[in-house]
Amino acid sequence: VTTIRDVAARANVHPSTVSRVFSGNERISDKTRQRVMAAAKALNFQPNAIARSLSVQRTQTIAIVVPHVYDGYFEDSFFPQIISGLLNVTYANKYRLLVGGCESYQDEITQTLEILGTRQADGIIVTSGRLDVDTVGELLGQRTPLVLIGRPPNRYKTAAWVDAKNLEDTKRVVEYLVGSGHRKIAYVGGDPDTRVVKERLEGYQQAMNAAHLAINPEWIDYGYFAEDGGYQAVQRMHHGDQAPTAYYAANDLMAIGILRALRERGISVPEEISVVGTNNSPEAAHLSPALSSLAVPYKKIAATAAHILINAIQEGIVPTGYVLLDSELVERQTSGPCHSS
Amino acid sequence: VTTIRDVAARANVHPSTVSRVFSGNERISDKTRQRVMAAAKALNFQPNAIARSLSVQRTQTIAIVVPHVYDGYFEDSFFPQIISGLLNVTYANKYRLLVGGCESYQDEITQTLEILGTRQADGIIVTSGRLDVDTVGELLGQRTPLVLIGRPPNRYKTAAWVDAKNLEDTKRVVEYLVGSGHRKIAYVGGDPDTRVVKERLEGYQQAMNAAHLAINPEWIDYGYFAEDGGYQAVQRMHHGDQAPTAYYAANDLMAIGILRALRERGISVPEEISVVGTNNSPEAAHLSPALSSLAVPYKKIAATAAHILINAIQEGIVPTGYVLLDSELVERQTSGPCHSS
DNA sequence: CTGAAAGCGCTTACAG
DNA sequence: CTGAAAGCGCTTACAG
Repeated sequence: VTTIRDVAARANVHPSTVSRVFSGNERISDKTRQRVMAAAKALNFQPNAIARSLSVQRTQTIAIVVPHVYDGYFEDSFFPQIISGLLNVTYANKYRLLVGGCESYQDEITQTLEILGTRQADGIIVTSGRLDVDTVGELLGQRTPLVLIGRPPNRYKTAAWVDAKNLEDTKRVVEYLVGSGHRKIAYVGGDPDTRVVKERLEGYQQAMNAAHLAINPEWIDYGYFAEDGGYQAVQRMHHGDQAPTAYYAANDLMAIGILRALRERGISVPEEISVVGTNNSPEAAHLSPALSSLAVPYKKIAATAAHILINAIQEGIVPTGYVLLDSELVERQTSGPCHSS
Repeated sequence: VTTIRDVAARANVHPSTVSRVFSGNERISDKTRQRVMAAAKALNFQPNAIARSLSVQRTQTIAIVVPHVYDGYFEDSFFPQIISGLLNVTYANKYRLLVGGCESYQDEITQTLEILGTRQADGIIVTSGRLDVDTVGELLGQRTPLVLIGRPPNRYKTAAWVDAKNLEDTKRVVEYLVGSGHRKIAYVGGDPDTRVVKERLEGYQQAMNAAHLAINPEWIDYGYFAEDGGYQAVQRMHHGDQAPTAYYAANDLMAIGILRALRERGISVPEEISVVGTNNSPEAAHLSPALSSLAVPYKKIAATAAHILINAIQEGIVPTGYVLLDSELVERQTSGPCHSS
């Protein structure tokens, strides 16, 4: 455990001089610098980041708390993409990423407040999009750097956030389905208490209305982002002449469940029924038939959020503003023209 | 930014007293405790974790560095599982997880040494299993808490590590294939410069030898854990009467590539050829035919590693010893009896 | 049980 | 350009 003063002693300078050569941003004569570096190398010195953090009041770290107990956590590609995006920009900016877990949506707030309050990170990325927990309100009270992944409630005008155009994207998917001749289209959302799912529902409704298509309430269902949720949705709504000819699912896992239910019933996709998922998970391309999916750029969303956050930290300002990124429908083999009727 | 002395002032006690009530492990009279707590609440005080870390010389954090630029990083379920496992135990023990990126195997060492050297974490989990980079040797020099995921070279007797029984597991899979009547069996490894891939190869060879089956060198190939790598392996070895009737792949992505190549050639699985993957990725169950896969308990491996690490940190000892966990072959639809002669 | 002091390992305004 | 000192916000051995 060698410190700055060991190096100073060996190099015959004051500890503050050693500090100066390591912090880099002060003028030091070339010979002292070299003496110090030599001494440091000989002693295998590396400055203690914690001590530095305490002194400069910055940790060079941003944090995220993930609901690690959520079942689909690593089945779904959402969090891996988020973490990958964050890692890219923290790495490039010489920041570190601190990851905390949480057991519930309420706990997510607790954990976030703790990381921020105890100053373990300079800023934080928050992913909660729950409607029943006022994450944003509780966090905005602290005036600490915070950027949201997902659009916050409208009343929080000052929050910084990055999101996909959920409403428009889903609308576009439904328009595409309508354009392929479908008239009975189902919307299988994830968790209805979630903002993104509400936005997508609205996109669905707008597209249906614009096409003058009546919506049978049975066509709207929720699968909570689970494979079996998609499966069950089909069980519930596939009967009689009101059975949908196309399904839009708010993630790929549910779309896979839908495909399974359809296969069990001997229904061929896309000849009889079309299915479109969301997120373009790695497996989408590998299924057969390969799954058409709305590719949401979560990796880029996370990277953008990290950029905004780190920039705000470095400028010493509170992050503001928002960015909306485009998603892209990847047409594969599970969607096509409507042949029924 | 309220500190311990603000609270002390308001509660009319010495700062050290405030510290004592928050650190918890010292005797404090009930009335002072309550006064302090009241003052703390009124001022919305949370102790600064960085200051505490500097003082007690512990960060309550463990770290891992992930090769975030590696292409398959989030296609494959390996890292999500690892992170999930680590998160479970860090959360339960009130530790935090620090994640660093790295751009190459050499950089992995650099990053690890930096995190450790600058004391940003109390210990670290290392996943490198490369044979051409002496990660372990460089790290063991520092005597800092370190546990490996994956068995280290034999010469490092003091390292702590957790791994699956790669050799035995693969041997068992090949025995299963042999038991189903296969005699021409292919081994499609990941990165040949990697220890786990070597171990699996040896398991394959042992099983073949034990069954008195000759190994055609063409049957041994490497797909570098990529989907296309599996595809190419089939292109290279599927010809003539020496074409394998069964493929074992060291991850599921390559198995999926193998299935694609076979499908293109109009070969039916498992009737004509059997395929077994590794890791039991989420998509394995969703493919059709569903992929048989060797389920390696990486989540549990990571959790075990974190346990050992945290325990060593708390005991103030250097972690030692190893744990080998069992994998399980999940038989699904891509493997079955050999029908070809 | 509580106070006063020294210390954890850095940084940086102030002199010179 | 370099030194000496004070400070970042805690903890904890030492007294009492």
